[in-house]
Amino acid sequence: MNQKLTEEKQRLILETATEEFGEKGLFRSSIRSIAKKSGVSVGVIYKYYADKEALFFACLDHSMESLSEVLSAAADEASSLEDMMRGLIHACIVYAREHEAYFRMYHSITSAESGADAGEIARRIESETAAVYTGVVKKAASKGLVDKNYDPAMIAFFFDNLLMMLHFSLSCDYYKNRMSIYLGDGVDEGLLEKQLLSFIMHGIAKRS
Amino acid sequence: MNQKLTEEKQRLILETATEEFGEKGLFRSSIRSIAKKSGVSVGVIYKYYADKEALFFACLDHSMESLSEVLSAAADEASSLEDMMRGLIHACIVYAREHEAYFRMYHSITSAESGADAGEIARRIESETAAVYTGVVKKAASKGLVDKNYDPAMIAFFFDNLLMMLHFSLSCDYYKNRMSIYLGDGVDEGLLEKQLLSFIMHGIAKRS
Amino acid sequence: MNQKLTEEKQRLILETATEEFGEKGLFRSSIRSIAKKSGVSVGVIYKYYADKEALFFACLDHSMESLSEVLSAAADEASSLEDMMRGLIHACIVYAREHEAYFRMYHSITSAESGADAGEIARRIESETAAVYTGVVKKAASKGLVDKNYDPAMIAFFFDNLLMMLHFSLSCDYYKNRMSIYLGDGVDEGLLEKQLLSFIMHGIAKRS
Amino acid sequence: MNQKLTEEKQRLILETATEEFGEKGLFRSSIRSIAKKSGVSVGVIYKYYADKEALFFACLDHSMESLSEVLSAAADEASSLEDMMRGLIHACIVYAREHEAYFRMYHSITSAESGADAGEIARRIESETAAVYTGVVKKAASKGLVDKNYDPAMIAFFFDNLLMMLHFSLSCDYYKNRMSIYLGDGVDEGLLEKQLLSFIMHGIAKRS
DNA sequence: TATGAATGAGCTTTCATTCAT
DNA sequence: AATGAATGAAAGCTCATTCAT
Repeated sequence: MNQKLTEEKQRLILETATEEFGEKGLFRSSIRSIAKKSGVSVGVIYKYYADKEALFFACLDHSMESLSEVLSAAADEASSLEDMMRGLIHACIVYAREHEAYFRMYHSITSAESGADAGEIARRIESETAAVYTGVVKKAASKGLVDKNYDPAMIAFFFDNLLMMLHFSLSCDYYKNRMSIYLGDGVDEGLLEKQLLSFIMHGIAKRS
Repeated sequence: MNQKLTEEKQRLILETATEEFGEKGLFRSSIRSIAKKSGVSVGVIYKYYADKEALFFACLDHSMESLSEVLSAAADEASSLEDMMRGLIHACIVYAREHEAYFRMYHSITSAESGADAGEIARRIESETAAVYTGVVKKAASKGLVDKNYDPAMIAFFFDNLLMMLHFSLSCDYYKNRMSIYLGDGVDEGLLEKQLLSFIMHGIAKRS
Repeated sequence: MNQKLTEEKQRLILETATEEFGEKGLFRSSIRSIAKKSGVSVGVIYKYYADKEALFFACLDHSMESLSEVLSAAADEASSLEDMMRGLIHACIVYAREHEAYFRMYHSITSAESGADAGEIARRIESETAAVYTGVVKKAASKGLVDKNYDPAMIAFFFDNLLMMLHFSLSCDYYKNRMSIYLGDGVDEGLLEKQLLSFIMHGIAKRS
Repeated sequence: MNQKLTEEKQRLILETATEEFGEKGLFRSSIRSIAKKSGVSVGVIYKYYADKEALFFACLDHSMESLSEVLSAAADEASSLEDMMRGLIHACIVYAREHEAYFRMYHSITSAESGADAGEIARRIESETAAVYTGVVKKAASKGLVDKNYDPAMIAFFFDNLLMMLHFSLSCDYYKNRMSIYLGDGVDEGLLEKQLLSFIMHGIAKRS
């Protein structure tokens, strides 16, 4: 029971911190404020996390894990390249409504502010995804669904780039505003989804 | 020691600051350190810039202006949508070699850390580009070069998204590493350029 | 080292700060120095006081409260104008031995250096005293003890002026030295008290 | 001609600085601001005055000299104690209208903010006045005009105290406000003068 | 074990003073 | 001789981290 409370509290801390980090970034966020918002003492945070950065990375891991699950589910269900892409784009749009902060953490870590080893982090976060995407593209290529002039890895890279920008455009203030400049306020997400998928599929497709 | 600050020196401060901001972000950067690296006193920075943030935004403006010129030149020379895109992609690749820091500033401002008004900044930076890209796509669409199911603004948005990711992938540590995961070290930039252009053009093109 | 701050310590901070402010004024005093002299960290001062000025005004309030009590006691015990004046003069002389610093704070606030709203401060500090003194003079006047050509408020004002200068002459370096110039070192305080009272009472008294 | 200009400029610097010091005190005043207001460069101030404090004391000397002249004139013209006092009170009231700043400098130096040797300053400023006042009171005492129970030096001291408070009440913000609390806004200076003189003369006078 | 007050390094910023021009 | 830009020490203040309770 006591243990249970602790686990819940841990999750609460993580969620609160993710929110704050996503909103203000690593430096403008403060441990005190996170503690207060979480209803715990500062000390207890230091019980679980060695320092502010450790908490930041724990939030990142937490976010990425959750994100990964959702994206994996979307990818796993898919029987074709197009299905996978549609699934990922859709999942991204749906997920963004609930968990802006997770996407924001993702953006946060791509910036230099934390001073962490970018290579290490990138490897931890991107390797799996990269392998999956590249694999699926390769498989599709072997079926002749991808123009043979393309390097499958590059196609996977372009696809992931577009997906990444979709993430940011749905969650981070700057990117949200930027999307509005292009598409106006109150973007039609259904249309966005459809046109993005179409753009990608045609970009990839074997030339007739 | 008490030398009057030459124009050279003023530029140096800006470059050094841009470098540091690009590397560490707004908060981990310190005026002291920028002053030391620039070989000037702390005070002189405050002579030219009201505070740390003002210096940050001056660096951003400086970067964006320089970047804008290069991209404008590439866009202006172009006689067709494909030419423009090729020009922009190429300019981006060439420019990244000289001015990583400028692209990094760009990424820096898209993060939440500065606390600045994201809407205001986005408008200042993205509006012009968005209008140009959308305009060119519309023109191409009117010539029947773009599939008529597309919203030209959306196509322009996708294109800019890919370009943005190219910027980051060529300059920011995290994105560099991420690109390596997909494409290996020592990316063949010529190939990247060619395939990216091809991907976009086929993505857009009118369905036969 | 990480001892919780006792009430004792809080008082010590206030006393030390009062001492330093009284000695050096607001600007030459430094939080660092006050912290060191109090044997506390800088941070703890900011825990209790929002900023340097807040500490300054807390010291002022503390001093004025203490001073007020003493003077009120002296005034309350009195059954006549003369008793009150004698009591106040005496209290002032006795109190100055223990609490020079409080009088110095008083003088400090009358100078322009703090930049605070002089009107507001004066009202906070002087209103009550002014009312009491004026009241007592009026009452004495109604008994025919004050020459009827006088405005009671003015008499109260003159009296308070003399009392104020007595405060300063007993506590502030400049005024101490000035008093020595007039009266030599080692002023006979008994005589001073007697002659000041006599001077005032005869100044006020009804002309025969 | 050039010399003349310099003298004028010197006076201008002194006046401007006196104004600023009187208004803000030593520390909140800035050499840069004084230079700008005087229309001279910072360097030229350091040509004439070793440092900020030297300028401050030059202003003080300038003020005190001017004040001294006025008061001496008032005292010299007088043929009796009462005449002298009336003259001094009147001069003070008249002078305050033109030269608030001089009186403010006077108050400024009595505070601890400069860190200068209070004894040295007090001696320089007060000795002469003290001697004159004490002398005049003694002379009056020898004519039997002063009650013989008084120490003439003490009477001179009380008188100077009242005069000093009059200075401050006519020029320094805090004291101005304080006087308003006692006497209301728009003090009748003629009445003030008359009642103060009466208060003093009766305070001193031989008991019948 | 959890607390949160205390710590103090380190930041941004100011401005008296210097000195090359 | 006059200028005013450059200097840099020193201040106020914050907040991640510690640790007595």
